[in-house]
Amino acid sequence: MQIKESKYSQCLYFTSAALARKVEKIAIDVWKEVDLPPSHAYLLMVVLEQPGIQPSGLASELHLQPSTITRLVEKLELKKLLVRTTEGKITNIYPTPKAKELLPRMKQCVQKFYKIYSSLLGKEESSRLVSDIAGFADKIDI
Amino acid sequence: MQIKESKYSQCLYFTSAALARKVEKIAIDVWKEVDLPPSHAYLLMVVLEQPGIQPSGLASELHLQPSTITRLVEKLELKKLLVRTTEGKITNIYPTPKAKELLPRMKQCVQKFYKIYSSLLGKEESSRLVSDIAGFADKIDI
DNA sequence: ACTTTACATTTGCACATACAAATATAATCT
DNA sequence: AGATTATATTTGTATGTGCAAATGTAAAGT
Repeated sequence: MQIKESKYSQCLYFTSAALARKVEKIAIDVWKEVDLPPSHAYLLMVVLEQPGIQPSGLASELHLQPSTITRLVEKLELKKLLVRTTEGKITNIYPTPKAKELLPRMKQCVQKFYKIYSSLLGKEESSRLVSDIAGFADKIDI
Repeated sequence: MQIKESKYSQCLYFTSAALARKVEKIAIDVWKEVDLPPSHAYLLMVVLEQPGIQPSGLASELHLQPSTITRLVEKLELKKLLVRTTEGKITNIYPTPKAKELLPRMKQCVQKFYKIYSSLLGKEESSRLVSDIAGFADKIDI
């Protein structure tokens, strides 16, 4: 899918959305290996690194709304990849053994994904772009 | 919403998705002025510039799937902002007078949106980033 | 202690988008 | 001409996400 020249294709609204969609497609493909959509996989990896993390923590880590976290966690709970424990108003999220077993394969996916996109732009160039994008997103401080 | 440091927040999957979500929020806000979501507004502007354009043309211009175009066009038709005429397998899309009246206000939205994001990074810096992003998206040639 | 306020999470609802299948038409091949 | 293939569009279905409201709980003020 080639980007045509047009006034609007040089607008940040399009470029950022188009990039996100294309990147997501690549990611979906890579994470088919572990039968998870990328958003689930990343959430799961964060929980594996920080067992007991709360939904609010995941929301800020993953830049998603708390309600979205609830939905993702529900699905991962159905797949027996994590469990929630609630005490009072606090909910903690823990990985299951099944999730721990999956970790090495997930890390391979992370590597594979990185290789794919860095081969498109070169390592320095792409990591510079990624941090520029992150920096820009950071400045849009909502 | 500040981006926390974490291994994964420096991954292209997140940075591109997070940027797109934040940019979209700004855009939604700006286009409230004309009571349209940004995707509808941009589609409408493309139709105003290229009356008679076909869904497939819109799909490649806007980097969206044809099915998505159908859904967007249906909604804009309901709002009496454009009309479809079908002959054989070809569908042409035209703006209505109501859409033409709206154009000046839409252009103001484009300007306002540009001002908002360019003020965050500076004009040169942000336009460089936008074209870097566009170039990267272009290299991801699906 | 009771009320109010603040916080954490979940639910209800809505929307944008994608993929795959269905439909409809045109073009090509024999 | 009739059958096959290619193209354009739409529909059915599913997913991810957000916002606003609802819920449940803790903290603070009186």
